[in-house]
Amino acid sequence: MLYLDANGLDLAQTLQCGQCFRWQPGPAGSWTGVVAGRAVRAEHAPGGRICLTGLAGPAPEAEPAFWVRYFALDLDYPALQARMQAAHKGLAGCIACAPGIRVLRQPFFETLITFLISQNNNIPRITGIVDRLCRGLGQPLEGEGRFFAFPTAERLAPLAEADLAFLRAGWRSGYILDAARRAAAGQLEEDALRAMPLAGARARLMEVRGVGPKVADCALLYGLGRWDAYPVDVWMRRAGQALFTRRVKDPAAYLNRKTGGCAGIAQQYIFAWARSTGLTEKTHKNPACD
DNA sequence: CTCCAGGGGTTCC
DNA sequence: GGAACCCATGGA
Repeated sequence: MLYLDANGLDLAQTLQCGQCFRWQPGPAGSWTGVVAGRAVRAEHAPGGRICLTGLAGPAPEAEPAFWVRYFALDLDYPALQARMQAAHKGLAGCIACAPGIRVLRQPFFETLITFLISQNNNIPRITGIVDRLCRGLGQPLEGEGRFFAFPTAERLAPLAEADLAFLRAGWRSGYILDAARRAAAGQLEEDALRAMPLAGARARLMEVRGVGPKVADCALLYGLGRWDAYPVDVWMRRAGQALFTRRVKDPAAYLNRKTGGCAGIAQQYIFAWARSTGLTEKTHKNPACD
């Protein structure tokens, strides 16, 4: 087992907020997930810590740096939140809804495919499609037979759309294959995309069929850790447009559909706020317009 | 039955 | 450049 300082991270808030799709809730507030060929159980432990138990693949205690990086425990979120709270009253209210959300640093290819699947879709079905994808085409992990790695680009690239019919992903199957073929051909090298200027990396991603501004931003932020894609002032501007424009009735939807881009961690807090008001109710009011 | 869900492509003007 | 409409699924 590996113990890490949670540094304010809340597992449920972070793993449920719609940035990742390979964690499942278990008994007593525990979560089971697969990340980059490693299956672990995660739970909160006394002393403000997080406990990771290895289930398959490399043991977490053998590579604490990997998990610190994945959960972004190296970043000073309290300071970041203080900045956002000071800058925007409305955003402060959103942060208060889920202060334990952290932006995970997820594996790149998996993130790109996952957010291709997410388009015009809902979280339960996204999770189901990703699960079928991994079970059907991912490599079983050493340890127990219950866990599967996310399929590699090389595994997916030679397939035809008919081979992905079992996903029931609709038109997104073609997008998945195009992304896999480009990745397998070396056009989406992770290190290169990380080193490239932001605009270039974004343009490269958007060459993939089905990757528009939203999916590209999600891949940059969640999959490449390109925090420069979202300097805090940019988050502020986008969040401010959503939260402080009186005609905007639904800031979360506005960020997705109107601006064509997300607002980094700020968006996750805004979504958390929208969720807390009741997702099915379209009657919730813009917090800035009270 | 209709609506729509954390988009994007295509086709118009 | 923006608006309308299409795309497959499955749940509400």
